[in-house]
Amino acid sequence: MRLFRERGYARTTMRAIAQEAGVAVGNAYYYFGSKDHLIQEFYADTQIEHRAAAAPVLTREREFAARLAGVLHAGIDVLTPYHSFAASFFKTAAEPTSPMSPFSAESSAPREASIALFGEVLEGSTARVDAELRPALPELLWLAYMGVVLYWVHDRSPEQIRTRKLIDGAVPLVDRLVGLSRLRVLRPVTRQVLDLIRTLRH
Amino acid sequence: MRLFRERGYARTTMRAIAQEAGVAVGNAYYYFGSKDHLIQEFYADTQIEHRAAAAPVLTREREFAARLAGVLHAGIDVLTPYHSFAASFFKTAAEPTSPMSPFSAESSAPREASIALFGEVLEGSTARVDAELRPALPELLWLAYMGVVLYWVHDRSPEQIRTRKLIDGAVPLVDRLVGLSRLRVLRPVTRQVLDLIRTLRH
DNA sequence: GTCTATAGCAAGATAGAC
DNA sequence: GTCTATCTTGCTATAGAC
Repeated sequence: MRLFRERGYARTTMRAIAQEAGVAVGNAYYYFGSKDHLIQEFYADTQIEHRAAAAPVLTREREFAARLAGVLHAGIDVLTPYHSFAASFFKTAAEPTSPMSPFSAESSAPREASIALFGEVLEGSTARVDAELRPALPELLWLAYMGVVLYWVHDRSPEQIRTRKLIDGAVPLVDRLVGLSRLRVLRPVTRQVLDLIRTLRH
Repeated sequence: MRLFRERGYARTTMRAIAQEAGVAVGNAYYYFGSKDHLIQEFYADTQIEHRAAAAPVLTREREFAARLAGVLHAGIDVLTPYHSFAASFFKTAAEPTSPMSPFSAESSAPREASIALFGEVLEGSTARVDAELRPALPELLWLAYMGVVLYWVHDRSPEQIRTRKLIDGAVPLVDRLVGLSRLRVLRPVTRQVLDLIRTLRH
């Protein structure tokens, strides 16, 4: 991880990693199927850090919007030191067949943990949510978080300030939408959306 | 392109491409800066095919929803023969710094053409759209199309039927949203969304 | 300016000995 | 489990033909 941060993904060779770890290249491949597989460590580490960084907000805030914004900002806080590294390895994670995809079976442990974190955002809040929407919401919030991360990876503004603005701009909209989901007039739309999501899931 | 389709991106070597084209490797690099640059041809080709495949729908239909669904389906129709190839090279396109990104300057010609196609979807339709939203809409529709393509690349259902369901499910929602944008009560939300988008643009 | 042939580097990955 | 040696392939460099 240190070499990746210092030199970027592509410019860190397996030879260098093996040498730094004091093992032979072949031995590195005995433990990690490919260079890409080293990235799983990154997911696991940052997920744990994310949970820790989100803890203060989750104990302090009760408002749904404040909790969601806090957790999203905490996620970006944790990722910030890895911004250039993330940009350089993102291609690997984006590949559909790659085990490094955040949607893959290999990534399910950190993914489930992350979805649970967004479950906490909802459960600990005073938000009143449509009963049908509620069970699907943690995963939807996680998906929105993936969208934020996608934007962040591409964000070349200084200190990724645009990503911060995205969070601050989008959270009130999400909050409003979630609140509206309880209106009887919007019930059909809510159901339509949920049906669509169910169809699209794997 | 044939070799890519047959063997996938990674397993098609520059040596094989050069041989098949009857030129030396060095000559292939004379015309294409890197293996990745060959993908630009793919963008350019499929964009032109997309425009052609969309033509019947655009002359026949006047309803916004029908036009949008038709153009989205036409896009997937054109891409379908390349599904496994697209999955194998997608990592390259997804990299933020890559000239192969659909958002990059190098891809601006096919991108602009594609956005113009979604402009046609709107202009030729009977849809009545909020005046502030209207100029931003073609690019937003293109962005939605990129979302559909993103889903399609990951779609492993037989014949990517889920992507078809995504289009059929999402289009009525988009249609309804666009229609609602004219309601006075929703004006602030519309403006909020447009402000956010303006902030996030590069 | 366009092209060939060939040699060679760098780095991810693998084979097979121990 | 661990090593060394080797393979593969994207890419570069060079020398030269026309």
